[in-house]
Amino acid sequence: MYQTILKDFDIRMLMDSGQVFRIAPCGEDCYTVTAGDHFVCLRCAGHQDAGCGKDGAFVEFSCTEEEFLSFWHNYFDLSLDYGAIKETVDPEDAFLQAAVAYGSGIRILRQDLWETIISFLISQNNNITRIRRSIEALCAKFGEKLDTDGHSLSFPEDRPFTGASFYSFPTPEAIAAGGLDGLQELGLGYRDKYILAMAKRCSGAPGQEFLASLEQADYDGAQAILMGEFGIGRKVADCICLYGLHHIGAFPVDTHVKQILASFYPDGFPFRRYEGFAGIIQQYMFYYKLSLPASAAGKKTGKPKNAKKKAG
DNA sequence: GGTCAGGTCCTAT
DNA sequence: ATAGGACCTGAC
Repeated sequence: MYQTILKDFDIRMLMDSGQVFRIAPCGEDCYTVTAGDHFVCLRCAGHQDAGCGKDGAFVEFSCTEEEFLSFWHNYFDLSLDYGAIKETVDPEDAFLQAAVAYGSGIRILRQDLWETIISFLISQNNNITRIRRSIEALCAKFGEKLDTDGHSLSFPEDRPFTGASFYSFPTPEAIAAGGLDGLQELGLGYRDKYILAMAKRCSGAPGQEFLASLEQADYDGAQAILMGEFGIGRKVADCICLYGLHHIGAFPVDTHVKQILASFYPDGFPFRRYEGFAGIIQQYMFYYKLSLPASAAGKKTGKPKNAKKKAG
């Protein structure tokens, strides 16, 4: 058990921010986080009010201090001052001011590259509920079951893990070995072939070399490499750059962000002002947008996306 | 029952 | 280079 006070940190907001799919509630103010083959349970006292203010939030981690310092501190990007980022927001920009206030506990997590690649391959043309389901199913099928006993002991009165199992994110080799058949019934749909190709790409020593080359590239270089891979376009490449490589200048434009830009920035978004960290700004925008009624954010209605015909 | 979801690929201009 | 349609699937 490790206890600390964290500023600009709200685990529930992180869970719902769309950048990560393996955080889950497990009781009152209690959340599990599974990343790679790491597992921890967090409890945040009174995060609704005090959670992200200047005084910070009281947070309990179910792991040791060593595990916190060697892994989770980096994972949650706790060295970066997000308060300073928020202060760069244009005071005249009502939308962004509201977004930053609403998502005050958001950060850009430093997720594992391989896990991020697969997660955002799955995310394309998909919804967050199903993305979570598919990733959990993938981990349960090809990952290793994690031992969480030591962690549940930290929360004896909550018994948070009764009946729940947690699995490591599978290796490229494990997924590749299963073939296309192994990816059936995970709810992946047509993305299965992208996953398999990427699992093969990242397997073995050449795979490690490929991942290392991405780690070493700058944002433009990494984006270019990623966009050359099967199933990865600009948007997914930007998500991988932002969440898996921590290039915080990457600015993924998805259907939600597109609607925001069209509705609230018809004359263009001030990218210059947020040069080098626009990805963080994007995350506040995205999370806030999810909370708005569909009509408020310029969602198109009534127009079919495609006129599909059925044969036969 | 159609639309939509943190898009990309493929084909036709 | 750019535009338009097809595409797995399930929650709403």
